[in-house]
Amino acid sequence: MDKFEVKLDQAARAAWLSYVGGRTQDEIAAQLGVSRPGVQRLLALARQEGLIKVHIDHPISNCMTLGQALRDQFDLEFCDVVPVDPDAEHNSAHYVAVAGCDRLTRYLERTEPLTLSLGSGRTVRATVEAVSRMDRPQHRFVSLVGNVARDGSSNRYDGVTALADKTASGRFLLPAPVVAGSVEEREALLNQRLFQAIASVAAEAEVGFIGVGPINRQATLFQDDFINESELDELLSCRAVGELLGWPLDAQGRIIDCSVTRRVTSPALESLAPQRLVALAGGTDKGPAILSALRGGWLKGLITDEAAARYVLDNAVRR
Amino acid sequence: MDKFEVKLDQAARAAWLSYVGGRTQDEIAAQLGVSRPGVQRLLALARQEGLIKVHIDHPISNCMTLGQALRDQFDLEFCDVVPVDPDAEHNSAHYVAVAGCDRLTRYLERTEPLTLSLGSGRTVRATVEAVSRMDRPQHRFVSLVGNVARDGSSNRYDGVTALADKTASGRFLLPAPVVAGSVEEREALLNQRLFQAIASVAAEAEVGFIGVGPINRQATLFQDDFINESELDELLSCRAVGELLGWPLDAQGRIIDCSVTRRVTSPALESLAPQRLVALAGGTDKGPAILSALRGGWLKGLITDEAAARYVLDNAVRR
DNA sequence: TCTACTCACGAACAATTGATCAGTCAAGGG
DNA sequence: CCCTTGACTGATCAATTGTTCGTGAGTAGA
Repeated sequence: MDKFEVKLDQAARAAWLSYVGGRTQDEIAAQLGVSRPGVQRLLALARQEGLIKVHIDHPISNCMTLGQALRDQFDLEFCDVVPVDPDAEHNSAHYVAVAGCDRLTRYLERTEPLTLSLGSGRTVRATVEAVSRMDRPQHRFVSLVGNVARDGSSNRYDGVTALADKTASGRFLLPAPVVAGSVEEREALLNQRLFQAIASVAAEAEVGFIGVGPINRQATLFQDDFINESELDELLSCRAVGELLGWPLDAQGRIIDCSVTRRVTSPALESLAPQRLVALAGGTDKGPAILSALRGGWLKGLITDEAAARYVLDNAVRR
Repeated sequence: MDKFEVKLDQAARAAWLSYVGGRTQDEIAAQLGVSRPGVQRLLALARQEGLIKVHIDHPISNCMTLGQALRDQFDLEFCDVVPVDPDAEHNSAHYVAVAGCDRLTRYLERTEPLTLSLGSGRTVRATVEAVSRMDRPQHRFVSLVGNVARDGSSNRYDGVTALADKTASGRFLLPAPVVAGSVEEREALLNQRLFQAIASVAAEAEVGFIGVGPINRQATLFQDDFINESELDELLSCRAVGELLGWPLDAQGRIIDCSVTRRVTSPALESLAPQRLVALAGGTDKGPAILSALRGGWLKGLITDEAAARYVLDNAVRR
């Protein structure tokens, strides 16, 4: 057996003794025949490898209430709200990711083949990272959004590859920029056989986990070099507040018609209506974008945090 | 809102910050506006109330191997083997219980109505204890084994009540001793309308979680005053090695015909064949009993620990 | 064979967590 | 109005956990 496997094995055993059995590291050390710092290292490894899954089994009423309100008001199938941690340096994406992982895992556990689409962004990526390894060769994952930046480099926040690696499933990546350089380039891309093949897989997906991007100076779309500064300025000037898969939305959730829109390569949002789109996004700064996406009625599920949930409810006058 | 609910709420929040967020108690204290020992108390409460569920996400290869072997050899649908902890004072029942809870929860999560039967014993009880509260009014739980001791007292290890309480489901308890005082008494019990009603619910169960009892001086059946000493002696003298629902089994898993057998009030094991019987039992001392139950082919699933699994595999010559 | 390098180990120390206990405050009763 | 009771609080200390760093074993290359 692989040396690393043996370590992991022992790490799992140590973790079991520590977390489930509640024994001290000294006891575990005696048990496994290693030194106490050895146990420490094993536990650190177990945590790092994501072997340890903690689940807090209580509907934190505040979050429950917020979730219920959002579900009712925006006609969602589900809405999970996680508690916020104001001074978390890694802006709470982790919390949303853990909750997202729960939902995602529920789909993955299915034995029938599943086609699942993924958006892009840090939150989606973090969610995928939190998923545990499992063997699901029957599933297929497909990206809903191009993962090539303007300079040709691939997106660091691609979730499809990571998820497919973890589950030994099929992967379908969209080899295109989110926003093409010109209308003609977009046309050319869309006519490629390969591109169409992937788009048709995407159309077959039952469910999609996507991010929600705010449109501002910190916009992921801009930071990650999918659009340039003048394009960002254009979006801002026509009052875009957020984007889904690259499609800019106004405050009411309508897709804005502007020069950028005509060059977006992602599948049309309308065409994704048959699938269950689940948005993963948290933080006050994403509030306006989330509200917009909800108002547009694009989402069937939402996983967010207290801060964003409160923003949305405070600013959503009942239509 | 209830004062206790508020506490629990805050406890859940503290637990979230601590376990999922990985923050220190000092940080959590600042966050929630309580003192550090206050956080300590909240976390203790959360643990005590079973709000925190830890799951080690790694097929500990050793256990995996044992489980696979048992599954293959005895034609089981599944077999979970948990690692053993030799110097755990509470004889490893807790470990088996956690694993059992996982399986049990999978059934409970179903939305369609489920009828589930339960055996008796410490392990079954501990498994039920580990289940988290959920609302499942559509389910029904029924006991497969009488829960009245010879002195008329009710069994401390009854799982049906505990599980029904946790899930707000229907409960059906068998108001009878496991072993009746005489053949006539048994006859009288079986003819009661109430008894028959419960037995018919039991017959409808899809799945049953039961314990496996060893037959020796430490036998639960004896310790808990379901049978008296002379009955125990009789069972020992006709080579009983274990019991399922009170039915004594020989080393080959056949039901032994003796005076005790003719007074057992539980449903006949044969009649339970349509349902999925899952045994929960661990520890070397239960090894012979588990082996017997497996040989008899009574089980569809087994949740046990390394020690028992190894005993069974070491002593089971391939038939 | 020697040397340089890597890697894992465990000693020692720092940080965090868990437990105890005396003091305080609020509610209820005389 | 004062006293009793009981629960909660936070100071303090002990236990446990996390981290750092020097050491030595093992290994590959000169």
